[in-house]
Amino acid sequence: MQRKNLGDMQCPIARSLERVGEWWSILILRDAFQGLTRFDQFQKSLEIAPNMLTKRLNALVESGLLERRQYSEHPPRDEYVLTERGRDFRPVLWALLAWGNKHFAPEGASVVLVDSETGTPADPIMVDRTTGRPLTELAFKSAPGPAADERTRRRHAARSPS
Amino acid sequence: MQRKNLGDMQCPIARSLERVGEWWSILILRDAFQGLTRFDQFQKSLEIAPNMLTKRLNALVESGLLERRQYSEHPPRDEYVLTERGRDFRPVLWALLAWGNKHFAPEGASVVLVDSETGTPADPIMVDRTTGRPLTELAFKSAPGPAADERTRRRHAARSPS
DNA sequence: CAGTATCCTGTCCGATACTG
DNA sequence: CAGTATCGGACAGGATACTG
Repeated sequence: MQRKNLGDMQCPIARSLERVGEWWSILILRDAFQGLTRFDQFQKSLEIAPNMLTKRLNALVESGLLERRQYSEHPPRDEYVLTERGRDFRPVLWALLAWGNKHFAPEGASVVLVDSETGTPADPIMVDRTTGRPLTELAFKSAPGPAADERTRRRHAARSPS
Repeated sequence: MQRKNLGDMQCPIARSLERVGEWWSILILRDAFQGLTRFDQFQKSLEIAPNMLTKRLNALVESGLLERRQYSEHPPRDEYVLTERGRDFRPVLWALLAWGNKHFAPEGASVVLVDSETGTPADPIMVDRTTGRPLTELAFKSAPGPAADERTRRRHAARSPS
């Protein structure tokens, strides 16, 4: 994610990608949601080179998605736990999961989402929180928000497909 | 996304990342949903180097997210339109948008989701399609699906935080 | 206008070796 | 066990020049 002009990235999607743009980061978060917390757990699960894991973990900590928690003093040992910001990332993973299952699992789903108590499979879709109306391509679009600058505003004005 | 063992990636999230793991890809899709279709529209909007744009567009076409559509014969000119697979990616963008707005927009949201007819802002959340129940961290977890192999099964068995 | 062709730099990433 | 240090390769990504 080496970009020249991070400053002008008003778009929230671009800003999100600044934090999780590298795909290792997302896989680490996925595993963190599975309950993994320790360095070697991640390493074994991901088969990632240790130096890369260090780098990605540090980046996630700096971005505030993971929190280092010392569980041993001598020697000093840390584990990595999700912060609130990290936990809020889960819908993105759910969306990726659903999309992957639909389009890239010809042999059937290998991982599904289930109700943790009943075990019933769930089928995640996005709705508007207040109305409960499903978000569909046609019914909803993105638009400049209250804090949009002139550039962002123009972007949207130029070509909104209705 | 140069990985040694793509073959053993049963995880649907990892498979998704194979297609959209590079952050330019996601930004291109974002713009495609804004209605952009042509090379120079993307280039101006993203300020991306033309060779990179070519590469990413080709990758998205190969992955079946975009479709090349010739709109001129002499000279041959293509535009890039979303396929169904590409359009199905939208929930991921919505999730990223919501997450970015919540966590990385101290000055307020610059881009929001609105009802395309009324203009009312929407607040996207994920629910189970059949029950309508909101997906929360505690109520739902991922689990091996019908097509899970032994490895995937063990992964989940090892440590499900209930 | 819609790209292709080169060249270059940074860094992502893997492999390996080492340390308390 | 939980990392750090170092090396090297591949490629993402940028800049620029060129073409029908």
